[in-house]
Amino acid sequence: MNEQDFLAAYDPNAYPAVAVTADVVALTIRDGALHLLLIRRGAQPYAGHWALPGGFVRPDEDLATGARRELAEETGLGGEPLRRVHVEQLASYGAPDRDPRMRIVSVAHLAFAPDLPDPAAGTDAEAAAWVPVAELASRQLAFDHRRIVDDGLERARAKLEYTPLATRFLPPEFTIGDLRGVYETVWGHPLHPGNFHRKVLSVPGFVESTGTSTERGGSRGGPRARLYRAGDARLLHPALLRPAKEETAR
Amino acid sequence: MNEQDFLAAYDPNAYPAVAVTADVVALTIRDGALHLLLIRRGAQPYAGHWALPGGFVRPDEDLATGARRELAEETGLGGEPLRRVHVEQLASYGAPDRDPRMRIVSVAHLAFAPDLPDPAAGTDAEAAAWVPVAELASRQLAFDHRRIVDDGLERARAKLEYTPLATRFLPPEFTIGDLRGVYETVWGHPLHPGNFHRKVLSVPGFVESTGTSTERGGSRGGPRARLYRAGDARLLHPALLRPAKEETAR
DNA sequence: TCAATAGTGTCTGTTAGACAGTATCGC
DNA sequence: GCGATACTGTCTAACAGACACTATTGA
Repeated sequence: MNEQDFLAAYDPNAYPAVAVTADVVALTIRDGALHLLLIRRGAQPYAGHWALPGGFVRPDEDLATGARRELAEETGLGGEPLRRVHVEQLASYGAPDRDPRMRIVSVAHLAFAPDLPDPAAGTDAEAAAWVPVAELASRQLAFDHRRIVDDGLERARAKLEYTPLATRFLPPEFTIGDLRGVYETVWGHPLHPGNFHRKVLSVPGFVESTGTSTERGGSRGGPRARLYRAGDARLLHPALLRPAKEETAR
Repeated sequence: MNEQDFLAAYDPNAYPAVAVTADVVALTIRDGALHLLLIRRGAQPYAGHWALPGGFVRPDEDLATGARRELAEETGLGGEPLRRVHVEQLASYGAPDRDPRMRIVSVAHLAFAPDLPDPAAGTDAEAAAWVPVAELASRQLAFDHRRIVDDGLERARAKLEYTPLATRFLPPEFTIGDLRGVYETVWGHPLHPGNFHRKVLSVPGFVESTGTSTERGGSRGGPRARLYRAGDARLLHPALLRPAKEETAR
């Protein structure tokens, strides 16, 4: 049998049904706090529970495309603002009993977004909201989404160390202080302003000067700060390491 | 409708058929060279082509379990030797046209193994072999497996920097020189023996002394080396950074 | 004896981090 | 003026990398 005959005779339904979803851990910074996009499920199962935005991958779309589409549907975002959102694959979750309906493998994605407008509830969702990550401890999430969120947060913290993705939380032009705010928010530690400043400027390709400065000083005083935009580096050398990981890694 | 009624009425076949496979990028070191486990496909599609070991995930097994099972089937490995193989998820690949049969999402895994015996051809495979990574350039791989292998190799190189997984390529007891050989093989650079030695011993939890030494010196002379086993660290602090990444990252 | 390796000591350039100091702003 | 911030200078401890040296082994 040649390949053509083989394909003609092939029955896709001969195998047990599996479904694949693209779910998104979408992070943004609002009011100086890290926020996660959650939806309240309107349909079974876990109706009424908070969950990650996501849904079944369509037959003609790539996994990342599916994740972007789901994100767009939940946030009402499109065009240039959506293009500025960074989306990458996080990991896949496929425990046999993770969904009571059937075998569902979730390909989770991680998204970094600048401060976005409040989301509008989409098709399957009763509600959608940016939820402060600090409040997650007191909420119950559907499926194994707690685990996915934890993995996503850890990935985000790690990615800030060796990639310039912190700039994806900011508008196209930003100050070094703004950038430091992103690191402090995601890592949860205050950083030394002077050392951070020098370090950022010393990493080639991390930021590039716009030649301009802010119109006004900070809200609490201080000189006008110079404005920068993201540079062309895709990895930071040397990396900005998180302080004091301690020996907890062992 | 409550959740129970909903589930009873749920039809898993109402959605377009998707299949999920677990594929494995299995690496080992033989004769001082990095090798990859490949099989020659005996069935359509891509019959006769070399491909990664893998197959459909069974209804009752987790993704990682499926990857381990496929690896065991191809290598004939089991029991304690199989337990010593490190398997982790790499990434998922789901381009709509990556498999001509139907929509197949491959959850790729990465495996680090000590020197293993030659594999035996399994059920679907005409042949199976450890192939030197250096020879991959001249071989054509099925599906998008070239891309998966490239991603796996880059992940492996990066993982050696900040995890103690290099020890997974070695027997339970090894010398610092053995460990250096792993790094040199995977990274493709010679390392400074003296500095490497001191660095490894300075990282807490990377290796621990067995109190014993090798019975004989090296095959080309030299004193007997002290033996170590893997320590309890899961991350290396500080990391062993690759030398000279240059500015290629930009 | 010779070549190769294990393991240690030492030096230097670089860097992270602490601290200080000046200039500029909002209030 | 006062407090806060932007940005720069300086010092120190830690570290990577280069080099050197001794001791021990196989051939």
